[in-house]
Amino acid sequence: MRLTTKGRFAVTAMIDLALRQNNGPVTLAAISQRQQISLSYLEQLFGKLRRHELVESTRGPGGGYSLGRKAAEITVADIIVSVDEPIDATQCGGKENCLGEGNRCMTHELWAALNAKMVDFLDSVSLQSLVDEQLAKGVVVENAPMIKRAISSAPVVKPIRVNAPNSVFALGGAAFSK
Amino acid sequence: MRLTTKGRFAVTAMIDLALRQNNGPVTLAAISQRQQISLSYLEQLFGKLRRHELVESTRGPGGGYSLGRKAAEITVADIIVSVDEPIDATQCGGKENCLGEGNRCMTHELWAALNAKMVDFLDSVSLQSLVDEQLAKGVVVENAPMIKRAISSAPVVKPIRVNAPNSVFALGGAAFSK
DNA sequence: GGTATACTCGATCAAAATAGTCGGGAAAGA
DNA sequence: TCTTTCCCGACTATTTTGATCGAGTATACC
Repeated sequence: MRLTTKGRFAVTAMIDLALRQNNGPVTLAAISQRQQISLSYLEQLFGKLRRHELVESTRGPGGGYSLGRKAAEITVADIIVSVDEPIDATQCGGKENCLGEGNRCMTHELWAALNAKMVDFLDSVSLQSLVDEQLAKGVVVENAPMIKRAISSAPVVKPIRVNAPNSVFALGGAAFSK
Repeated sequence: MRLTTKGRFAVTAMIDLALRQNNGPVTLAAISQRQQISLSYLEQLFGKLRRHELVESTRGPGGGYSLGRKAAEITVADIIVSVDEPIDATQCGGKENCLGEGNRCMTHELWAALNAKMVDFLDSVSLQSLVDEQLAKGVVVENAPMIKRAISSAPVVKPIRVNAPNSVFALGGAAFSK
């Protein structure tokens, strides 16, 4: 399992989306403003999320994104795998004998145990549970502005590199193989 | 919680160490060969692990590294935090109102929930449990060559970028803040 | 039809992290 | 003294991150 800020952004954005999709599709511009993530970056992330069918898109005025299936049926593992993509996995090729020398890919073996635990764990956390937690905390979700196309020119937020490049607990950039 | 290949390497190396430390200190050179991790990189990682007192070092012939405390008392979270270091955490500064606009650092709030879960989880996995799993799997641990300084010139392994730069489940490079 | 909204796609880019190299030390044992 | 092993700092190549820009396409509404 690979965990990066990329994954963090994706999860955060998905929670934001889940919290608000009752009022119809949510635009990336809105998520960008609320979560301080650059619009272009969100576009990239949601491109992947859409290809993995975690979200659906609606174009044109009043359009935006909605969840591809119920929040309860989307897990954190789903989201993270979607944005981190890469398909390979095992350095050796996945089969038994990677190094002729008797010990078939011990490196890979050692890691596999923890990795499996991680995957299982993240797969047990649903988007819905995170949403519920937010609601329980009393997060206020502005209620549907039924007027479409509201005030057009909200001040464009120009996010300056705000992300903690090195949080203590940061999902970092490499490999939980398999 | 931040998870990188760096963390993977560290965990893998620690399991290797734990599996073998009964026969006295384990050299980085040995771990390097078995786990296919570059010696210099291991030195960097073990420097951090030592500063965090997860391992102890012994210099000179017959020297090497041993665990700083019992494997049962070392958690995966300990290891990962050690090599990933960074101390900051919350993009905002940790306090309540990061953005004047009523919503105090929602971005951070949203993420915090999942992050806490991750930390709790990784803190619940002990090095010992991973070691036990390996032993149960029947991993063969060569028994103590009681002859110190054995065959000196085992072919030096020159690890070519062997790490899956993009494993499906890779611990990636960024931020689980806090 | 025209226009504004919104997603879609691709190329490009600076900064950071990852993973590794190199070389010179310093302690300890034989 | 020689060898082994840890120790440390500087330096480097590659990859990833996160962001920007520009050119599209689909849709709604007037």
